[in-house]
Amino acid sequence: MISEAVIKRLPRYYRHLKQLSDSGVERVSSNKIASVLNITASQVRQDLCNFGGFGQQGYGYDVAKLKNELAAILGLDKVYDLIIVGAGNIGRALAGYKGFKDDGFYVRALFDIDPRCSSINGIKVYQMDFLKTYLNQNQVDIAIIATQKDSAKEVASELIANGVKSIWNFAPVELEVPEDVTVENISMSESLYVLSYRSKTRKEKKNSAQ
Amino acid sequence: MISEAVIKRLPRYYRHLKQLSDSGVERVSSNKIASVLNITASQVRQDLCNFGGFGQQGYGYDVAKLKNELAAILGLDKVYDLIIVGAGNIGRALAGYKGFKDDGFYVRALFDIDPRCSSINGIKVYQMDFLKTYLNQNQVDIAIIATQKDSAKEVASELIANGVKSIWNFAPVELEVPEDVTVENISMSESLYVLSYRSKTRKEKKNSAQ
DNA sequence: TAGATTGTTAATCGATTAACAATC
DNA sequence: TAGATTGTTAATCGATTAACAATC
Repeated sequence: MISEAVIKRLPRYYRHLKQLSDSGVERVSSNKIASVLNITASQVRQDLCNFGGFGQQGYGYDVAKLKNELAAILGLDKVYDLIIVGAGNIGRALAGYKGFKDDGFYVRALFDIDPRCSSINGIKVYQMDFLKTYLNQNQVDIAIIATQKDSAKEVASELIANGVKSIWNFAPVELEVPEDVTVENISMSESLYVLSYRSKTRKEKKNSAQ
Repeated sequence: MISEAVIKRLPRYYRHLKQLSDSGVERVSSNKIASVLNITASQVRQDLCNFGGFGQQGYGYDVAKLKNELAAILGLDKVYDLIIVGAGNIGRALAGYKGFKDDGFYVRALFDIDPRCSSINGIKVYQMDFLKTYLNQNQVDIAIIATQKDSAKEVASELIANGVKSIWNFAPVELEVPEDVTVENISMSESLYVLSYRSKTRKEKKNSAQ
């Protein structure tokens, strides 16, 4: 069983390896990875070792190989069908984001209670009523909840009732889901609060040091 | 010194207390808070105790009081002046978000290398060239980086060189900043990768159980 | 071969949980 | 008063770091 902490570091490794690969670097050591990500070399080796020995004593890691291994571990070697529920500010921004495709994430449809336009960035916007029917007729690997917080729970139930197993939640609510459903939260306001906490603490520190 | 783990839980406490307060609840126990947030009562008490004794033996916590204490701890009892750099999908979505004001976060200006319109949601969009001048003439408590990843580092340097101490970073890059500058990252792709990792792991588990 | 660097075990550190006296 | 629940100390658990033999 891989710990939460390790899992959260995997995407950072992957991103860094992609960067190295893009800039033509061929080999890298746990030490170099560690210094870029601000962690210890021990931790890098420990983390990677959870998934098998990708390195070579005396040499380090082959960038291309490690990158591919990480992609496979993260499940980025597959194609995913996504839908976005909620076509407000966030929903539209996500629909407009071109980068998803590079990682195999394809946004197939948008849903909104009040669709203002028929498509965004070439993705069709449907009436919310149609969600259930759509879910029954189409493969949906990941559903993005980008509604107001009031409707988020309701939408989640509908998604789950119709077979969705992975939810990417942008609404500021704690969703309660069955054990076999996965939720990842993007908590913008929480992150902003942490930032304001830190600014405040920084200022207090500065004042007390005077 | 408060640990990272505690700080990340503070916004969740605050959010829950706000909810309780909104629904007219007057008192709450560590036990009840814990069960909603899926943590232990011990942890709730331990966390809150870091900042002083807000509760009362045999009674619990006064919702209104605890909510206000948390707001003060998080620095939400102040007003913050924000700017957004990058008026692409994310920058525009953030500019359009009405909820910031409720917490005292005021977006004052947007900057873009290619401003397509003169204002978004009543917020003026300036040419990127004007950023330095703006920073020198105006108070900016928090700067949001919502540019492409290529320009994020450059923008960060410019912001820091002109006195910005808090950065909310939406670009998928690890920013290196001086000790007295605070960065909070919203890593959308990292969160999405964690989700795909989990879906993959869930499926493997299911298959191996068959 | 000598130097470098992994994989992995053991030691340390820190965070979470349990327990309970204090007290409302 | 009796019951409830905090604040806080001590015990446990897990994650990080250090160390080093294996080996390329």
